[in-house]
Amino acid sequence: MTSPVLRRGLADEAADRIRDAIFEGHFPPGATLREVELAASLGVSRGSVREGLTRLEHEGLIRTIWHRGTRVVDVTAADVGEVYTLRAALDRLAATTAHHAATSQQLAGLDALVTEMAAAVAAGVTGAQLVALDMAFHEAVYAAAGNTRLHEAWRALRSQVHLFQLRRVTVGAAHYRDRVITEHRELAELIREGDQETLAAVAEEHVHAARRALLADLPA
Amino acid sequence: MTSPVLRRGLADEAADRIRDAIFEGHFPPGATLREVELAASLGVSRGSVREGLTRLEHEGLIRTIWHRGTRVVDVTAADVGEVYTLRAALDRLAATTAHHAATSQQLAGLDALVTEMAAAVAAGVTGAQLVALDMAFHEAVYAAAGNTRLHEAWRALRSQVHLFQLRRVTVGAAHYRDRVITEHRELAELIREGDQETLAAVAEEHVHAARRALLADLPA
DNA sequence: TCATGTCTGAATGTTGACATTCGAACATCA
DNA sequence: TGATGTTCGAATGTCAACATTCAGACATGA
Repeated sequence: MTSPVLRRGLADEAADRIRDAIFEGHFPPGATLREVELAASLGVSRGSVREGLTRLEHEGLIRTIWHRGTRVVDVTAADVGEVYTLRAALDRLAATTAHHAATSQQLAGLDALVTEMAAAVAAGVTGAQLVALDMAFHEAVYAAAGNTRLHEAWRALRSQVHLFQLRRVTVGAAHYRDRVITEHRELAELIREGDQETLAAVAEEHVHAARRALLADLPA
Repeated sequence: MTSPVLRRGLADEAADRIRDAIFEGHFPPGATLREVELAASLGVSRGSVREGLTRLEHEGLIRTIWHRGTRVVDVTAADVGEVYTLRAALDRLAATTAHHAATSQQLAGLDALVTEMAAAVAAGVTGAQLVALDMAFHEAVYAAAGNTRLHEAWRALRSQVHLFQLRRVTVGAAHYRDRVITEHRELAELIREGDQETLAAVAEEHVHAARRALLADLPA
């Protein structure tokens, strides 16, 4: 079983680079992204940058207005409410679907990620790295569910959630570190051998708790 | 209150024209869409067509592979399962959110659509027109919910659902006409003044019923 | 006969130049 | 002084030409 090669175009490459730059804070919320500037900096043509920006717009990371440029989205309380409300519904479906569909290999992968998370917290990694593990866990749940459309809907939210969690970890870091492990371990166990109802409720509640924690910190 | 003008680019225009052509059966499932051909037929450049095709791909109507062209998606039983499973979760959230957030004007709009549907069935309109009204109703529910991200997630499914419903109405037309009115009237009433639990259950069941009806007809 | 290698036509991927549109600053007039 | 019209720079929207990649046809060899 060799790797599928997976040739990608310059547009995807550009999208990845720009997304990383946003996560690293190089383009703070509200910053404008100029196509020519990005094209020069990335060494590709404006067409490719343009196509890459379209991806990011579908991920909800940036916002484009006709003939007025593109900007990094700003995080308002209303945005957090919208994103996490939808995410609760998606996570609920993903968890229950994964409960039925996940292979033992995928279940083991979830456990491995929880273990890795615990080790990371013990080693005192940065908040950004911890958030990356958090995101990787949920990505694995969606992959285990095996519903392409559901996974796609998650991708459209994923980057925004990532951005929000990054902000959360910079403010209420200690609280996040406390809960992140137990919450994910509980989820992994319920997906493996919980009953449908509790799993659905816990998956939803997990998200709502994250929303409340973030909203409590946001106005500051 | 004048119309918002809403300047759009050629890409959006192209996407709309191609989408309509697919719905009208001009490009049946599995057909290949050649960029040069479309550009010539629409009178725009390949770049705009290309950008328009990207929209349709995010709507799940077409599928693009690197250097291998784009094709209209084919409807398999697995696809129907995926789409309607996700849609059930989204509709559930949309209905309950709309229950809280809808203005009286929006509620009246829902009723008006149900009335229009009843008149349409009585007048014996074509199946395609009835499906269009069906879609318009659900679009109105999502609009009433007022969650941008939720609405966006629905848009990513909307065209696929439309395509599926079109196939459903061409096969089991009579059954569809019977149920479409009562089902939507029930939903509209529950959104206006039902309790949360029943509304959530009915909104989900409404979708699951559609899925079963479609799957029963599909293998034929 | 089958497997492998090469070639070719046709499609998409990429690019830089040109056209269009917008907002801000300035000028004009009641 | 305030509102309206005009100019202008800068950014995005659009286009047609060039480069790259693929699937299938054909030839070659064991």
